[in-house]
Amino acid sequence: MSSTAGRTSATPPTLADVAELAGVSRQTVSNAVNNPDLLREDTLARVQEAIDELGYSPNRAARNLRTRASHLIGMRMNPAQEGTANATMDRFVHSLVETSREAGYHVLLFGGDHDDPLAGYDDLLRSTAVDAFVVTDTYLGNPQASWLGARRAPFVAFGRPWDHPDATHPWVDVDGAAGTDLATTHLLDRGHERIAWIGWRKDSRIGEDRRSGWSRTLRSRGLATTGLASRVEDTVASGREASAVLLDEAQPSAFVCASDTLAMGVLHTLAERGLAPGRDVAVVGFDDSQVAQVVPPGLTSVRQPLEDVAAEIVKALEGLLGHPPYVGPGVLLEPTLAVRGSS
Amino acid sequence: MSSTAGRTSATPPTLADVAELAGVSRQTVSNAVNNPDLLREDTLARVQEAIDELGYSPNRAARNLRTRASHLIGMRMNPAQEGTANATMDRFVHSLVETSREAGYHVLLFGGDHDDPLAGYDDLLRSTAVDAFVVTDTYLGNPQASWLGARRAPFVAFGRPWDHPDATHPWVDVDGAAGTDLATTHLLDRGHERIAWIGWRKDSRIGEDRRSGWSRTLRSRGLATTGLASRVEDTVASGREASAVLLDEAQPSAFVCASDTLAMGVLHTLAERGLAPGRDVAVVGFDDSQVAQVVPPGLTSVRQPLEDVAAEIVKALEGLLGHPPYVGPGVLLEPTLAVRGSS
DNA sequence: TTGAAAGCGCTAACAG
DNA sequence: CTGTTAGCGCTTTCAA
Repeated sequence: MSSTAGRTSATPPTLADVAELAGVSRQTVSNAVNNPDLLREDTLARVQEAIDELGYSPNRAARNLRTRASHLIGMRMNPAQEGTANATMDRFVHSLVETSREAGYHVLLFGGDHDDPLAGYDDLLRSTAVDAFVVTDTYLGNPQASWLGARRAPFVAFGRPWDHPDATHPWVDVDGAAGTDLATTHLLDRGHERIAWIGWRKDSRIGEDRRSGWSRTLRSRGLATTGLASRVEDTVASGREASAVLLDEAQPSAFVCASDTLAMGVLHTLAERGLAPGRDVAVVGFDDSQVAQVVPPGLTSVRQPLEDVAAEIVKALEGLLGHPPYVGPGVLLEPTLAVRGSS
Repeated sequence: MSSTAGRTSATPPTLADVAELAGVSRQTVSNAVNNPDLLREDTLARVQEAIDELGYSPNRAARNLRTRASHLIGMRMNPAQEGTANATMDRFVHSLVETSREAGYHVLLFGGDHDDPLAGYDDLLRSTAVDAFVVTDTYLGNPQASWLGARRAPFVAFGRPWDHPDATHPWVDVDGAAGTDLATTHLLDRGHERIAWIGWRKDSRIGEDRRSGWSRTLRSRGLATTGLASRVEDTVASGREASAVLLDEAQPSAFVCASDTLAMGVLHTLAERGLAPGRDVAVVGFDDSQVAQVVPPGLTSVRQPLEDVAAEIVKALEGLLGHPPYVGPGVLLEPTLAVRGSS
């Protein structure tokens, strides 16, 4: 009576409240929640009834303290880039939130200093605020992976360990070369033979990966790539300039780009010259961003299966946090091609 | 010696470890962390040294349990909408993560069932997993606000309490009518007189708000609005159809749209008819999405000051969670206009 | 200014 | 199958 009364809405009910109401010990309530099989049917029903009546939900902090687990996975969010079409990570976050919920995890976002890629990880780790991390920007040759590895911090990478092929952490990635292969083959099937490439600077491993799909596909058909490629910054302006130069100097009839941002640059050039995308010159982008989906006449684009990536990452996470921990081999997923009016 | 040795990397150091190393009591270490002013300078320095040496960070779960606060704010993420230009919420999440970090909070994302807008809130609330919520979709006339209010759950809304003008919860919103006013005035200044509106269906309060900015501005100049407005679904296809009909029946020289998605529909129609956006027909969108930023020749768009929204929301959150709690009046922020080639 | 004791709500380990 | 005991790491009394 004393404990139940008066707390109508002030403090949430505790295990003890449920135990008292159900006439059992606290431990039995705990078991009812975590190991229902251990209880006799009628006891379980009685406890369950008390739980429902009180609207009891185990206190997270107490459980976390006791079990040394938070059921939170941390993910660092890079500052949004204005003026680009890069929303891949936002799309991924959506998928990750959905998938991890099904596995009983929540996603904790933390901010990113562009200069210090390690900022934020350290504190969350030492304060045991998260059980594991999902690391997304493995491409900058940045030290996150090895740093986290050295601290024995559980993490799964979205992205191959390009610089450390012998890395032992779990990772999931999308085969960029397969994507541009898809794009290039699609254009070849449409009758194009002079297919240009606009990609990122050479120090980007992802960029070189994507580029390789284009070049190997052309070469496998006996077509030349010389003079048909350009490596620039990932901006609309760069894509615009590069495509203008390529059109003048190499007369391609189609472009494959390392990103939708660059592809939009190509569309700018075409618009300026009165050329119609898809009819006069074909363009294929990469990432299937919202931009690709809504720009007239639709931008054909390589689509990463982010839902699947999230699913694989959560699967890897569950292995990593299991008893005993299990680390499977890296997973490489195949992208698809979203064909639209530009090709 | 016994406690320090052997735990090199296994378990993170605790308050007790620091206390032992510094030769003080655990309470003194706690004070060093939370109330440094209470310590003598030399003691503080000694403790701080021990903290640094051990790499100590207070255990979150223990602190949460004791203080009944998680320093987490929950935000529900709606499923991403493919085929639209709506990334406002993603942009907002970025800002919120940044801003709340400065205030000592982390953002916990949880998934959204489209059918049940309450899903997820209940459990996080009862398990005291988050200190407060940020609620973003107040416009559907959905029950979140009143539901949360009834449970005395602290929350701040991004969006006015349209249906409950006497609501007592803190909110922050952007003045949509002011945005379309800005857009319409901009077009009037450019010499346009027949300015059409493409907006959402009448049951959208936000849509009606944005529409009102357009209509009141035209009327204040003595210009008619009759036959110049259309209310449709928020899709590219709807925008395309609506603009085609309006062009045929009302010959507007400019369009103001309730979203970038609809504006892209207008661009589709213009492209089909060989009309150049900006030169032949002006178009203004709403949200300043990435699409607006990169599409040729650039889509003029109303931009919501999401960074400021996030800042105001965090400020309101701090008030709400303060002792005693403080609830200020609602905050209405002014949008700006990003002028580009389409106008 | 510093220290000792108590307890937040939960679960692991054992005893009955 | 159920209950008792102990303690996770921290902060809030209260004493010294």
